[in-house]
Amino acid sequence: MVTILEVARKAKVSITTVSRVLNNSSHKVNKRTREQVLKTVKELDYRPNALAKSLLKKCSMTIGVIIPDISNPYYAEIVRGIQDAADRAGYSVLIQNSDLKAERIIQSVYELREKHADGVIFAGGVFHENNLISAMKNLSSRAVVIGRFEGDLPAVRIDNEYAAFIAVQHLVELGHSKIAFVNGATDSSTMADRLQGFMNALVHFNCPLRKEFVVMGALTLSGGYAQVKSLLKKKQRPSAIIMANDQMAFGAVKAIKEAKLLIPEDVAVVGFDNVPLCSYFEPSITSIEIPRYNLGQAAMELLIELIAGNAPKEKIRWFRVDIIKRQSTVPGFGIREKISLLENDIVSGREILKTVTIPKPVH
Amino acid sequence: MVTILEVARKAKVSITTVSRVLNNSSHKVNKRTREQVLKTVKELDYRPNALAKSLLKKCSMTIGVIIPDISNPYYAEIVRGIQDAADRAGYSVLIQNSDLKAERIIQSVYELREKHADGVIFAGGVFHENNLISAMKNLSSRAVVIGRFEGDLPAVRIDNEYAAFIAVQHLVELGHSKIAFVNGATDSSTMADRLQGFMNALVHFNCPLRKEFVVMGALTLSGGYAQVKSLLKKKQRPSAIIMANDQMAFGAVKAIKEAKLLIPEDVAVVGFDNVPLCSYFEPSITSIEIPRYNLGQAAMELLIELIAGNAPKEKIRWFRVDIIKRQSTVPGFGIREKISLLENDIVSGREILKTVTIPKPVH
DNA sequence: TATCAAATGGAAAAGGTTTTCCATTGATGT
DNA sequence: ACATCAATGGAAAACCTTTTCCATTTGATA
Repeated sequence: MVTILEVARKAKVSITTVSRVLNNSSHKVNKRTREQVLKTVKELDYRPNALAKSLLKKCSMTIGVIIPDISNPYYAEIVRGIQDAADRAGYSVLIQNSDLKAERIIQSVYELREKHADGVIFAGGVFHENNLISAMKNLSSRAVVIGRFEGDLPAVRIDNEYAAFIAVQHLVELGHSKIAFVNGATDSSTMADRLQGFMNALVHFNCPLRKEFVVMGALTLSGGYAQVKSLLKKKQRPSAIIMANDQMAFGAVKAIKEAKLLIPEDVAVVGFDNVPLCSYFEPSITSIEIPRYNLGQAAMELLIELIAGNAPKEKIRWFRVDIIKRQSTVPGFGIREKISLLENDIVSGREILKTVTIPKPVH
Repeated sequence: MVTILEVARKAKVSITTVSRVLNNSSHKVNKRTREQVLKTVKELDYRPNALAKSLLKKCSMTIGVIIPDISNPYYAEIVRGIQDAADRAGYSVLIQNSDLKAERIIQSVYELREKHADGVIFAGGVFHENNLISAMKNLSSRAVVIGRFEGDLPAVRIDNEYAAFIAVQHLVELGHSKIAFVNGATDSSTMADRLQGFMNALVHFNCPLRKEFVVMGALTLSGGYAQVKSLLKKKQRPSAIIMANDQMAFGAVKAIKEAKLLIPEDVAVVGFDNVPLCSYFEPSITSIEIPRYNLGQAAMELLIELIAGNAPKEKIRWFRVDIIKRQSTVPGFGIREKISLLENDIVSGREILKTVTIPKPVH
């Protein structure tokens, strides 16, 4: 390992001078000397030891990301947004999969603390166990959450209540009133928010709220398949179903086809996430677009501000969600070759709500 | 930041003793003292500073992964395999996206060197530019490649020649002889190998090799769509098409449907990668399964051996590939609910070849 | 020649850990 | 009382960098 001392020796200068050149210190250094140092650095292919530097400067230029699973494309795209923003600012990214297990999250937090990560981004499923809170307490690094978190951490999020609301709105506009909702487990705040938005919308649009039309299932293809299968067996079957994510929506399509029903004429389907597959599926799936890449990017930018010591402008940064309408809800919908990409503008979810007016749910 | 010194003071012992307890040194330490230290560590929630430790021990327990793009599910699953193996051995993983740009790969190598990564895994598109070679030269850490690399780095790979061969074999067994191949750019070794295997198979099975049936396209949905569209316009149209990846295969399906042809009766389609979507698509897509997770896992395990100073048993570790047959090639293929997962056994690709006998290509 | 400014060097501290080498303490056994 | 041994402490080196504070050199200017 070539050190700064070797560079200094070879360039016949002191390590002080080498350091001055490499760190563009305000100290004057003769042009000829500077060039000589730079030449030697190149010859020796010297790179300063980041470990030593970090130890001294108390900042590692590394941040951690804790997500459920990188092989889930949903999170992979968030991560890509984080990484690109991190890259631009010179940060490296350490990724930890939690598989939604609390002890793995805690373990990760400790690991990041040991490695002196300058910051941490939590995404998708944060647990509020005491252990985690205490692990966080001594985490000197700054933290940002993507999604909802019952603490006072700055967050970047979408308005899930609103998202579910516009799903219903779209269906109502198409004439539906018998709308079912296959949700994920409501101990997830995301799912709880969506359920709230769904119910608010039913009330708002004067649709009947049938208990048996609100069910819970695993967020998987087979989870969606199974739930819809049993929904279709009921005496009163829904004319439209909202699925908590696209995987479930694909499963729903399968169940509906097997029941020899037409989509969207007999049963319309709405998914969540708008994964690329939605537009290539048959039928193409109407879905709520979630700006995953932008969420990641914004979270990282927020984190960088935090690390720099700047207070965030707003405690929560809201991202717009939109509904992408396709064959699974719109009869006669043409095959669209291009998905219109959402603009990357950021608005307050609350502002949107103002114009739409969601009434409080009736208990 | 609580240091070992503070722990020592609070526990009323020396830092030597604290260190002895924490690192299970061979030195004897009284049981009572040990417990006292452990208790204080817990109270203070002390964690040793990994930076200082790494600096001293000359190993950072961090490895780097250089891939084209984490948001590509193909690589995301490889990465997950790497991470799980890394986790088990106590390593953290730093992920760098190259977007297949040589300068970004080099940049990443330097970054990993600065951060003193103990090892690096390259996957998917390694460039052989002089810059990279020189950047690698002073990379003291060990390196492993997933795929082919024109250097002497240990590698974990699948036999792409064989993979293309069995694709043709499957089609020949179904009675096809007019087989086309829509490949990716052949400056990628993977694609070059597949082309070789395709041609070998044609010769082996006495199929005519038509120049116009071998084309190149972008590895995307639209790339596959465009190439197949023009293939179908030829006077002699193929009865089966092998696409270089599944994305392209989905595009192919679209083009074939638009030409009002039946799949697989008029045109059969084979993809590569066997992404989950293959089994949910309509028609479900016959595809070459590539054990992505296992490749990543094996690469990491190999890297760990290398870091430990052990020479790899074999220079290249071959993984088995298999063809998953579905509706896009097999007429009347039922809807299979469950995809039979490939067993995770590892055999030499060359051994497989022995039993199949691929003749040398005729030039 | 004396003076001044610019450029550079030397030495040291600080960051937190592990490990080594000896020294010391206290208790136990003879 | 003396020897022995286990347990522990103290001090220091090593890892490599950046930064600070002076001191020194060099070359130029008055």
